[in-house]
Amino acid sequence: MPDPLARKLQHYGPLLDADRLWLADTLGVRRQIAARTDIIMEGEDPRAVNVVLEGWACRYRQLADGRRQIVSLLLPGDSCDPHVFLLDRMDHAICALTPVTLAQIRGPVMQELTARSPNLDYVFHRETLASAAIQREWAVNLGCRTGIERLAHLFCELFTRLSAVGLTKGDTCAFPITQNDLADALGQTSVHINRTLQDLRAAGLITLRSRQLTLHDPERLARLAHFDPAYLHFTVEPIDAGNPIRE
Amino acid sequence: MPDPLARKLQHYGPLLDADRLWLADTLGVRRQIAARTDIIMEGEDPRAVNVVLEGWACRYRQLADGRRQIVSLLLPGDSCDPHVFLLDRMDHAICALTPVTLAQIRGPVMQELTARSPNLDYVFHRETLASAAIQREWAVNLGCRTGIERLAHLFCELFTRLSAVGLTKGDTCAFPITQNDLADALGQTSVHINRTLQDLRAAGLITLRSRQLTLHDPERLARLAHFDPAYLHFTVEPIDAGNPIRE
DNA sequence: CGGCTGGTTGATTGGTTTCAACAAGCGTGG
DNA sequence: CCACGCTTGTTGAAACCAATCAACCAGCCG
Repeated sequence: MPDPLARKLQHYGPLLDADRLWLADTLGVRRQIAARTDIIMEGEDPRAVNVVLEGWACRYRQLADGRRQIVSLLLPGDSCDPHVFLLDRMDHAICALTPVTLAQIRGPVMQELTARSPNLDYVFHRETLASAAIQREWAVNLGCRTGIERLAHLFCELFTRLSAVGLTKGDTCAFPITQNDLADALGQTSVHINRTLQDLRAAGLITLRSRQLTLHDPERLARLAHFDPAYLHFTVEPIDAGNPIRE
Repeated sequence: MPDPLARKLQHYGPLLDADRLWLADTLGVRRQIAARTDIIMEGEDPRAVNVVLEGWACRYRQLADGRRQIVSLLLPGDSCDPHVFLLDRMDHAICALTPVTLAQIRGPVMQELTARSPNLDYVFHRETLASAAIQREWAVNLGCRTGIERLAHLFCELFTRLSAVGLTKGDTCAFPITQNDLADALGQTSVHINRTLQDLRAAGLITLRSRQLTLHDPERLARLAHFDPAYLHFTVEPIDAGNPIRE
């Protein structure tokens, strides 16, 4: 998977050849992050836009007494907000859940990029709006879905997002995070996530084994979860569009 | 309260005199919305940026079976995203919780505004980033705070935000929404909100009567809620800065 | 006055957490 | 190579928080 960023951005609008070239240029320098280490910490001054190229990361907040809430998951192609560097202080931390490969785009570089290409600026804005929509949907998930619906919804969302960057193969995708991470993302305990997983398996809806997730009946799963992909704002439906898999 | 938008924006960066004039111009046309009516519905094409000038509104999503989740509250000065018009379809609805006065800025007007004033563009971007942070904090609230902490946290947040636009008077502010609305915002039932409110009252922390909220001990309330206003990203601390009250 | 909305209370049910223990998988070092 | 320790997943029982259901009250308005 050569360039997940461009791969993802094109779902928010067509990329010009010049845009692709410029993007490829800016992504030159890469950084490797070990699993379970912070990419940026709460309170830090964000000077660059981090773009995940490989692996999964998450934004999280930790309360004084240790409670952790994962507020979003960052998959390959996801960036932590194209305009973060305008703030002086991170209000949350970002942590690698698996080994992660990052590209970092410094603020000024980003500003030059969007100044040169109004099209890229437009696409980045739409990406920001889509991220906001995902964040809202997480609030819906936490606020008014039951345990099994939450988990099902997360599976649907992540599968769709992974599919958009060519990281699914039929009904299967990598799913490299622990039940503990799932618990912290869904506002539940890992014990309960474990039992809910078993319910989903027993219903014949999914298989989750050795970090591989398979959706056996995506439609029924979506119905159970009340999942409607509209909020992802992809211009093309990534699942139905049949993206060629390049590994 | 003459111009809550400018009042709010200045917390994200200084406004130039020219900015204020241009803003005042674009806010010329106003719209009155009755309580309990949708300002924009899910599925609609957002052609303008709605700015709340008076009253409270909310973004919400409603599931097929009737469950409603309020995903954010819009107070005077809040806009529903300076760049919404770039999307073709609302993924959620916005509803007036009280009678609301709106200004509507059409997409092209907004684009001209930010093109003319890089400073305004910067300030709007920071506002967008702050809204995203609030949205994340709501996920934290729903995901890992207890009933009483959630309610306390919401009170702290709303009081701080109202204070930023001069809508507090000492420790008191208007609080015009029902326990049912609170329930839908906090992912609980109105019955439980009611009992939690009584706990907060019994602890001597708040008074909430006839749509007026008073915080008797803001610090203790903040501690109970694990409330840290940093995520609001105000350049000046609105509470401590002692904003002059203009009614 | 009647009807409506919003708030309050009690009893019961049920979904989740908590606590505790154990099994399975995996990398490491003796 | 196996033993060891660590992380991750799994299971059971008890405690608890919050939902549900139902009834009732207070205020407001036509």
